[in-house]
Amino acid sequence: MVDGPERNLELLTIGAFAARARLSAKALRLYDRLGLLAPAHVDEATGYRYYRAGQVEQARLVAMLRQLDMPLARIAEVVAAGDGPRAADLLGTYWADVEARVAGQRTLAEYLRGRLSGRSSEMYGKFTVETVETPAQAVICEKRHTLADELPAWIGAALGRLEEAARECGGVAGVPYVAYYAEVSTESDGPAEACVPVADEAAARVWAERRGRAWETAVRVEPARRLAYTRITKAQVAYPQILAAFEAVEEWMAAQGLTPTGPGRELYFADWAATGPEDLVCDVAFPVS
Amino acid sequence: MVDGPERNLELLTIGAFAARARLSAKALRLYDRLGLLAPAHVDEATGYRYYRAGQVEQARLVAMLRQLDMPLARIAEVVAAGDGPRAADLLGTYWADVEARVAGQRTLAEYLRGRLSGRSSEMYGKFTVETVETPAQAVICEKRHTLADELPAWIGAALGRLEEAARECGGVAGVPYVAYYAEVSTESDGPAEACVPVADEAAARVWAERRGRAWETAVRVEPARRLAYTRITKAQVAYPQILAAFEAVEEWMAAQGLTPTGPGRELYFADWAATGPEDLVCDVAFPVS
DNA sequence: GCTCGGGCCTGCCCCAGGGGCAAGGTCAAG
DNA sequence: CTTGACCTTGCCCCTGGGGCAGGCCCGAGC
Repeated sequence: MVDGPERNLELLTIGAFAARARLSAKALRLYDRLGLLAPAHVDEATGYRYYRAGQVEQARLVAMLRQLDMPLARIAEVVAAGDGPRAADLLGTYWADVEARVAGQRTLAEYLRGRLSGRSSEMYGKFTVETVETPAQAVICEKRHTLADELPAWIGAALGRLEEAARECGGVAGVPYVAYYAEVSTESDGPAEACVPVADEAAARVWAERRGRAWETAVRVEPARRLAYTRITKAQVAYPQILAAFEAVEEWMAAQGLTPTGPGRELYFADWAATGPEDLVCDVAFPVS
Repeated sequence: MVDGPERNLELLTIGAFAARARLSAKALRLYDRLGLLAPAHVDEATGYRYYRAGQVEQARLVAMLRQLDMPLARIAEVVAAGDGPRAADLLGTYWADVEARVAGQRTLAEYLRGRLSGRSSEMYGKFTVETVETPAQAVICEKRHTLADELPAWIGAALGRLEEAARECGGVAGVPYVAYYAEVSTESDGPAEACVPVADEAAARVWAERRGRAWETAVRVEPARRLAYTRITKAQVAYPQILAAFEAVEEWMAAQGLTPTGPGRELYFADWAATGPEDLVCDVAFPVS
């Protein structure tokens, strides 16, 4: 390019630069102050900012990242990483966070829209309810009273502890789940019980004996059951939108003339950490006769 | 419910109400000041706010709508609409706007991530390029110089005018398109030409004669061509992410040993107003020999 | 050299949607 | 009656700028 060297010498005033970069002069002053995009030269006497024409690319990158609502602090990190895979990773991480947040909001919006519009007809089609037979299985359990906003953290911790403990009870022999013996909401605190099926019942009883009552621990043999369930995504596993799934299963049971024979539950059949917001990770289920 | 009447008499202080509604007292004072959620009673002497227990439902609705990042002004509209289909519609409209915005940001994020990481390998897989034969057709056209940020408005207006005019030229006889005779970006302004195929060439020439030079109008018969194209969604039809589609087609042509025989173009084959952000609406194409 | 219009400078107030803190008034239990 | 928890208003803070005021500065024309 003939004008290559010229583009690096040609100095633009803030107004001309702003027009080329499609940014406001005010925004450029802010970015300067934050060290995000410094002018090539600042006249010490007058304070006038002068930008090189070659800086337009970088300014446009900033403008596009702002269009993604990325905070200026994170934009600074991306810009500092330069063009390359590191910058692309930072952007990818940021955008994945946005997608996860929006996925949760999306399910909440759907739930709320159904509730506001009088619900029954709307939410009936959104969930497919089926039944499945589950075999008898020994489970180790941990029970606690908790409110809905503490629940996710407790479920993660409790299932983590139980899966760890399952290793000395013959290993995890089924899908871990959480059962609700009473409503868990922001008002009512359950109790809820986290359970992990294990292969070796006798070892489980030894484990429970040793663990004592530090946590409310139990070992049981769950009988073979039929479960009515619907499968939901990670984004739908959030309060209160998960209530829509519970309600859908209850409605389906009522329509089929079935009665729940035990507490409702959530079965976590997928690896939580390895899944994205739109992946199916959980069955919301009731035991039926 | 036994406590029905009690719930309407029982008055809660702001702290107790905040705890039940899962909102901060500060937020409740703000909502009071904005007329969004007024306490049932305010002690005139002390200024203490007292809420009815039954107001918790409404407060939680507000909290959930805030979780969707809905502005308080729109929340006020939803709340004023009461529970019912009107409120559900307001929520649905709001959320559709959010989804459209996020869809645009998503394609921009993908485009940027590809560009930052050195692009070629990434974007190659994201677009499927094919060829199609198009017949010869008479077109009526309008040409203009415009920058990228004015382009969407002009395309809408120009295709609208031309489709209207096509009614007296035998009707729209093909897919309307916009061709770019030079780069259109925030720097360079084309020109771009909007074209609508019509059935009656003779009537088109009469129309053009009558229209004169108020707009840069043309009538042509486009020869039969082969087009290399890729199909994109409404969310991808936005600057600059649409550049990725153009680049993908150009790259594919180069890989096939094909040379463009005319300007690149966008074919809008769908009803713009009736489509959502993830619907396929446009082919990005180059004529090839 | 002078002037004039437009461009640029800093500094201040504004927006949403609150968080946090201070100074002071209130309420209820002991 | 005291004490501690709770409530009130008011002020400053955050982000990412928009808008305006008052004051310099720059280049072109005369």
